[in-house]
Amino acid sequence: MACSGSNKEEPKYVACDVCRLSPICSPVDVGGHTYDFTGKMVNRRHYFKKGEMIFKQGEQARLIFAISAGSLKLTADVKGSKRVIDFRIPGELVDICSLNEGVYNYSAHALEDIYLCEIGKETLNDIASQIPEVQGRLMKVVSQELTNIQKSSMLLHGNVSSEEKIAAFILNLAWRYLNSGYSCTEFKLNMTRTDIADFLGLSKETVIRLLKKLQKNHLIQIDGKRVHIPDINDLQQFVGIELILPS
Amino acid sequence: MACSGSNKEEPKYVACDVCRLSPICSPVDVGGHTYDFTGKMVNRRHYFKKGEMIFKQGEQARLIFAISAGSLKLTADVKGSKRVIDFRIPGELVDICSLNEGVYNYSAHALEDIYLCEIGKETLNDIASQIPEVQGRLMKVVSQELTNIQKSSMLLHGNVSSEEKIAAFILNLAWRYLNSGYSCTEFKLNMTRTDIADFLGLSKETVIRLLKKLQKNHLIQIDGKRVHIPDINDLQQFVGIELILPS
DNA sequence: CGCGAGATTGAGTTCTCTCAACTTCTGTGG
DNA sequence: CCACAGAAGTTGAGAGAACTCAATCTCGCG
Repeated sequence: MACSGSNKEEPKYVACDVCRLSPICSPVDVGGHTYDFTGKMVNRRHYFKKGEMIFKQGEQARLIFAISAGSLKLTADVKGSKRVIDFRIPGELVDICSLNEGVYNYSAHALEDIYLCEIGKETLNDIASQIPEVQGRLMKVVSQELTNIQKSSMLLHGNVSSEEKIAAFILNLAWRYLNSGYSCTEFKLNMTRTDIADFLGLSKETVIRLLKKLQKNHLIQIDGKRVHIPDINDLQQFVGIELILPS
Repeated sequence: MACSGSNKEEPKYVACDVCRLSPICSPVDVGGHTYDFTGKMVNRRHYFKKGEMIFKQGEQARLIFAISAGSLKLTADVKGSKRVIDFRIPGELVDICSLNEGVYNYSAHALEDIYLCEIGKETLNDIASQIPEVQGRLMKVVSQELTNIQKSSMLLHGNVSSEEKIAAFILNLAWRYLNSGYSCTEFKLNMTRTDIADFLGLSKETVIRLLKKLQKNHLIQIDGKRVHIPDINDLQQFVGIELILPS
């Protein structure tokens, strides 16, 4: 319900039950006894300062992350500079795909002060391989993640006009905020316009101008970093893909 | 090694051991006995004619597919017409992400005569939930798929110029052919130029002109549907991301 | 208060799209 | 085996979209 992104004063942690990793952090029934492996696996709410690097492309990937509060961006080295690969918001996972990879394929930087839950890959894999119930839950988590990535890339990929690209980007964020229990019509763009431009393969000037055009066409309202979507169905119709269904 | 795509006469099936699903199709050890569930789950090498629809967006998703021979395209309805979402080549999986979804999120059409292995989702899930070893293998499959999708989208997303987009598209195919045991420097583009254009969000004329430009710059050689990559490292350098490592 | 990063605006250039004509390829029926 | 029709591919010209560069503005922070 709460539509706040995060103020510096009060890091509103996302509730554990909207976190994509919650199945892993819940107690497990084994032969009539209930075990909670969370303590063994998870280092909860580790703090990173705005701008700080969380991990670096090429580093040994020992940890998976879940965002408890704040947001971050993922970047990869391309032709000597950094390209923005994606963003992550509270409740989402970072690098779950590294489960079977040795190194991080990209770097992660905090877009604001953030709190992350860190999960040791090795421990997680160990426990999963011993407790089928955990294995099954992990399966659900990874599988869900696969679905989400596929939906996102369906939305973001293949748009012809830049205006549609940007609209799709906003709509994708809306959908993801909804999935994390926030408002999908009112949220904050924590990244810079340059980050958005870089992510979408546009120039920052184009991003600025087209955000303004979308506003002129009443598809969004923009005030600095805050976005308001007057009618999410109008926006979905403009993009042509409906992820957010009328409830 | 074989670089052939597929001629109509001789449908060269991909070897099972390069299929992404092979862990599922291999016998399992349970309490000292070896079981092979393949027969229960998999309907092998089901034939579809060129142009035929394999499944339709919105349909109940009961099956997962692995391509044994041939290639296909995935499309989704966007604003009244069909947008090309992705392509699949031999050895690859189709819609593994529907494991936890009720309906197909896109349609699939054969780009040429193809043979598919069909796996019943329900049976697979049943067996996986009963046999931890199968669950673990399924986990590996899904996890690998997640990594692949992420790498692909890293490559394809965020390119500024259309020339880079097309180069990235070719490079992505090269990488995938390599993963399926084919040559990565010599393969066939089974889709039409219009399909490529639609997939990349470009016009077909631009695709044609830029393919020609890439050829003029000696990054690729194109002859109708056949592609040859003289130096894969040059192409990777042009795109700026190196998926294919020197062996 | 002043600095620097980020955001915005304008002008001119370049790239990509659209439209239309034309060629080539492919598959089908006679 | 040839003729034909339709689909796919190619090319050129003009219009429109997006980029680059440069100047200016705004805001947060020390």
